Amino acid sequence: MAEYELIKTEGQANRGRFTTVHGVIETPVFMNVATCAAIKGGLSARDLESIKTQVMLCNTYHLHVRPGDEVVNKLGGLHKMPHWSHPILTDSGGFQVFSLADLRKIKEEGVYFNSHIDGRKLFIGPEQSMQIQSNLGSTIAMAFDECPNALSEREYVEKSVARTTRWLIRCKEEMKRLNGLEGTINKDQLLFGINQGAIFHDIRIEQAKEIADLDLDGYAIGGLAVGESAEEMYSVIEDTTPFLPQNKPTYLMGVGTPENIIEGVYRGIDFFDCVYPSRNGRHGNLYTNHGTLHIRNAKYETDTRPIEEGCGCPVCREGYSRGYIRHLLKADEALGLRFCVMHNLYFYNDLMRQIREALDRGCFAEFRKNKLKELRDADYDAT
RNA sequence: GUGGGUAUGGCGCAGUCGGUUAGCGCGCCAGAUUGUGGAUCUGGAGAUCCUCGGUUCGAGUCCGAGUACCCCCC
Repeated sequence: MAEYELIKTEGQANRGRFTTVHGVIETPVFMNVATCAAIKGGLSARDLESIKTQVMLCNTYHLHVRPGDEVVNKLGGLHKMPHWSHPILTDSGGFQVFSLADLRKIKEEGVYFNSHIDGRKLFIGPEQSMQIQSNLGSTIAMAFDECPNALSEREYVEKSVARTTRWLIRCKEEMKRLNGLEGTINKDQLLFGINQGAIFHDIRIEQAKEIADLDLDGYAIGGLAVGESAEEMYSVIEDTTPFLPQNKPTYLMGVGTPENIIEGVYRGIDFFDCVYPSRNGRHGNLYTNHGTLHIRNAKYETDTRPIEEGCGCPVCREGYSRGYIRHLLKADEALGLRFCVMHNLYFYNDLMRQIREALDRGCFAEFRKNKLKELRDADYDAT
């Protein structure tokens, strides 16, 4: 089973180590999003290792729809398929209840979807989500939840959160049963519960207390960064984390910008994931220590400099020029996407390394102050 | 040098009976994007309507001449 060791703390911030059957996760960590068991942009598992990725994040709904979790299972599971032996976290499909809102109906038993691929009817409830994730064989399974819209009325959020908690209990029981079955790929599959409550602090706190008693392997805060302001998000995190178990890792789902992450760590978050580095990379928005560089901009047409001087990512280290990368993107060459995504994921992974190092040295407060200033005073053209 | 056709932003086109500030697609320029649809959305720049002349209160539109390109014929 998993063990979460708290190595050091500074204020609310944690420097931890999470040991799983697929290896150790040094926290705080950023999980690289590979929804369909692949990083969009064409990065292999070897590429991920080369940019210091610790955890891959895949998606239950998407893999269930295509190629099907039974297919993944027959191919040996989610680790074997892409040749990734390190930890994998699978999201439960709960977010698709939010992002595919036009294609689903929520009932007490679960959610009825119309597939976004071909429209066929699908049913995913807590038990189905656990069965799919068990078939996939991920290291960490997420509970099946509903991520309510940030603008939802209090009355609806109360109803939704209560249902999410009932679903969590069903998830826990089903996961226990599946882990005991003969032929299960990963009999040590872990389960993280999810806190919801939109921007209603009291609802979040109340639910945090309830789920803390379930003794899960980790706890996530979901339903943030979906329309509310950054200040509201930070305030929700601040008020909620004290009521989640301190001896278990905390995961802020789907967040966020480099600044969001630093502020999350400051408030006690251990795990993060976000589509930003990969999606923005595909769109040519590149992260640097001096702000975001829009590589498609005309001013880079004949720029011979790398994306960022001194960056340790494979693309910058090999010295590919901004002008060349701009050309690749504008010419729709796959290599351009690959370069940009690799740079951005390296930037995020390295940011987490710097955060861990600062925590190890006991100077995270200072690091936070300097880094936020650096990111805000962005001027990459000065480099 | 015969006959037919075309000419409107970088490219491809629309433009009614002559009537506001000449539109559209692509491209270009810039911006969004938070548990991923390589998607999508939002702004912006860019025009001597081939040239000259005429008719008219008013011409991208009608008339004349010229120029360029395309097709047919030889």
